[in-house]
Amino acid sequence: MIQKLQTPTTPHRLLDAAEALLADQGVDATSLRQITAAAEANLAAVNYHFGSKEALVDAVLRRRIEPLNAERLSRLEAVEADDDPLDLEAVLEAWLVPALQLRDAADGHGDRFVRLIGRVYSEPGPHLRELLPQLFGEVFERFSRALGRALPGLPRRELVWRMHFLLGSMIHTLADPARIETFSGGLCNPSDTDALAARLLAFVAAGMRAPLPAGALDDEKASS
Amino acid sequence: MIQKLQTPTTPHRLLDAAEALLADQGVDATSLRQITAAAEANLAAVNYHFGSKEALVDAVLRRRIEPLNAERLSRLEAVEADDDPLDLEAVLEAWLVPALQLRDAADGHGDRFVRLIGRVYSEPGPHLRELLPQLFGEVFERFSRALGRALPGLPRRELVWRMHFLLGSMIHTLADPARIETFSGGLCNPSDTDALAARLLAFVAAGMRAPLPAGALDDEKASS
DNA sequence: TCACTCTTCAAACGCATGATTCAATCGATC
DNA sequence: GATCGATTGAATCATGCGTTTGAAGAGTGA
Repeated sequence: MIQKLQTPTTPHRLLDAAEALLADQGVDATSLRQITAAAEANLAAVNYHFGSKEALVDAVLRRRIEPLNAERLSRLEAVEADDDPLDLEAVLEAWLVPALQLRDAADGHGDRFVRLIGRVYSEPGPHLRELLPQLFGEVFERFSRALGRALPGLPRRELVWRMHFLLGSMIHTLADPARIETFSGGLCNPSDTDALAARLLAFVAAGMRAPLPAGALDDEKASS
Repeated sequence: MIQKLQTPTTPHRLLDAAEALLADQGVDATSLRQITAAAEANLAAVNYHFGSKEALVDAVLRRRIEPLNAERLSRLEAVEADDDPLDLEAVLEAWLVPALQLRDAADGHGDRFVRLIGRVYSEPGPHLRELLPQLFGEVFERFSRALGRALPGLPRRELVWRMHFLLGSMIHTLADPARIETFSGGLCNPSDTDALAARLLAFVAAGMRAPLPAGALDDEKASS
């Protein structure tokens, strides 16, 4: 069967246009009129095909995050086959690399989406606040347990704190790769995904392995 | 002279109300009507006293960031009095602690502002995009040089990358202290500023000192 | 050809926004 | 006590938003 070389369907064009605009401008600041104009569709098309703007944003996120979750879990399972303690770098790689590699997605628009993920993490609206745990919660939980196996000496509370810091570094890096280029005066070039992943991995792996700050053990004892 | 125990002036009330609402909802999602209602002021008061919504946001940020910059620089100067290499933890403390301590500001509203800073960092609008370097650029540059003196073996490019990661952890922590409490199931309590600072410091200091990732030196050579 | 469903379209809906207007009010100064 | 600038107040402006509507088009099977 010969693949028809046709214009993508309207819902597909809407998803693409929305992804690009949401990544550049944020969710609130992007209007349906911008999206439908960019997609060369009618204004009513969003509500016809998706039901609402919120549902369109949902669909944009799910379209890429579900494969991302699958890829992360697949890598994690390979790492978890080993005996304890797991290799910390390997677990972190299974978490970080699939996210960073979204930038090199086959359709050439992965970089937009990566910016969008970073942006979504810091949008305050109640809708996204509910959606993120729903999208990432289960996978995050799996990685939390794996990191516990990779760092058996680290109290669970410290582990969660450090995952929080790790997320911050990752999200900040995803959200705006261009920022570091400008504010480093062109010295830092974020376009090489492999080098970027290696740098981020080195940073967060060292952070996860840091000596316990004074008082952490006391707190732990008191709360158990 | 007896201090008059009067209602604060309208501009002051507007700044306070704006700070709280912007921190909770973000800049775009907060309307002048919400702000003026919370401040018990007339809708026109914002444009009368500040000129525009943008200018009000500017003023809200400057009011607290300028003292923050002064505090950071004052701490940094004390650290820089030593001979090279500078103490890494001390430099990082001079950067991190004043920001985290904003939460305990005397007026009891510092926590709002800290959330606002975190939020502002990730808002996409062109206005804030210009404002942040203007507010933080000079101080950031000073710390960049100090960190270079604390880590003399680290190539400058790697240093800037790691400051980028560091910023991510800090901003993510500032932006929403409550998030970690919920997503850790109450295990992590962000209300103890000192303990939080110690944890963040341990993480980022270890990250800054991480071994160089493979290939970093090659890149450095090629770009010099 | 007819009827039927899926999709597109232009137009309008109701609503909220930031900004502006101009009269009313207040408070210090002469 | 009158005057005048500074401040407040209520109403209104134009604009843009997400959503809805009902008619027109396009394709399909009977």
